[in-house]
Amino acid sequence: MGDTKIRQRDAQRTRHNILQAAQTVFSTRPYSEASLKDICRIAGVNVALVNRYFGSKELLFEMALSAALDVSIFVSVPRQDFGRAVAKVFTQNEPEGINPLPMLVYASAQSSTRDMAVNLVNERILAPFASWVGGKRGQVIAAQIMAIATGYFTYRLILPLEPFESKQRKAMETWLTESLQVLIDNA
Amino acid sequence: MGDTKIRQRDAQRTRHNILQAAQTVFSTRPYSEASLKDICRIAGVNVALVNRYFGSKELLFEMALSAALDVSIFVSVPRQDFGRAVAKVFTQNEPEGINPLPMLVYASAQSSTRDMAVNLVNERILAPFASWVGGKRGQVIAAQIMAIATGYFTYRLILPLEPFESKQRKAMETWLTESLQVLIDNA
DNA sequence: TTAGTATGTAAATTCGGATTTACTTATGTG
DNA sequence: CACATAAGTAAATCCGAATTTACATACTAA
Repeated sequence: MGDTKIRQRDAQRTRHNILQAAQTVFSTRPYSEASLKDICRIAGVNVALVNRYFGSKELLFEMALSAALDVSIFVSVPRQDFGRAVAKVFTQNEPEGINPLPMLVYASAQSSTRDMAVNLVNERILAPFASWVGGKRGQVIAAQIMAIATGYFTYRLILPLEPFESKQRKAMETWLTESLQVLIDNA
Repeated sequence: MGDTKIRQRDAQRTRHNILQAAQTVFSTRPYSEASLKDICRIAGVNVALVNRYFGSKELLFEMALSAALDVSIFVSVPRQDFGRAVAKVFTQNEPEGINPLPMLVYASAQSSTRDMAVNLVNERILAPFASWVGGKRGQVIAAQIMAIATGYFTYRLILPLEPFESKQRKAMETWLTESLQVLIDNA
């Protein structure tokens, strides 16, 4: 029949699988507990290939974080919906799956990954955010938004505290939404 | 002369030295980079003694965090000074020295230390804080305060971003102070 | 003073993960 | 087809830290 032959070996696909698995794993456990073995089991790939394609665990982490960091979801929305838009992303119920915020926090567990993460956050989040907010105070406001979002997220997924999850959760979400929106409104 | 004999061997003192050094080291570098060798060099003590006196690195970390966590500085101040009081602690210029916030963040780098930290934070910070704030919304407000403070701190010391350090720093401090105070005022 | 225990030390052991190595198998090109 | 090389594999190696061990010395109480 017209079935096209499928490559059993495909560097592109393998590389892609590793990166994808890495994003998932690095999003869901601390760097030190995210083993290459885990990642490669999920990717269906031999461990040695990580070094062939990415050089090291550290560089793989950099790729994974870099590929996941994206501010465009937040700044492609009408300003009056900003708070809601961010809150929506930050409160959604998927502890599994690719998520740059945990990666960011986990990056702080090692100086090398931390330094790398700081650079990425500056270039990819803070700077574009600041210019979207605009004005002389743009960068300061962007920083405030990041602080609130990160703090919220820390106690929601990294160090889970009751109020961020239980019945009080609704109140927390409302607060998050409103306090972010206020920052934009007063920018 | 009347010089009293000084003990060369003193379990109490040794234990204390280890704990103190541990608090310093765990406050200034990620858990995985805070080696027992480092801690014991600072404490002037043999590495094996950590296990004799504390059982393991993990338990030593628990002791260190537990001993450093203390909410009383914040809740022993008149309510109208709350924002200023917290901001003062969180913006002081001593990256060195004992500091529970970094330990808390670094605790998230390992599931065991993370779980332990979550329990400690609940008992020693969130709960007393909530009852100090009082009322039905006490716990929610306490959680909001913690989120802001932690987020701020994260980008000030753990993943250092420009606005938290440079000329814009004053603006950030003012924002921190005011947004915390507002939470208390409206409680 | 001396025996027994508390304290301290140096070195051996363990351990688990990342990285390297030497090798095998597929792919597609002339 | 046969060869060169890209892609993949299994196992060996490395590595650094925590922990254990076996031993040495100080302290105290009888």
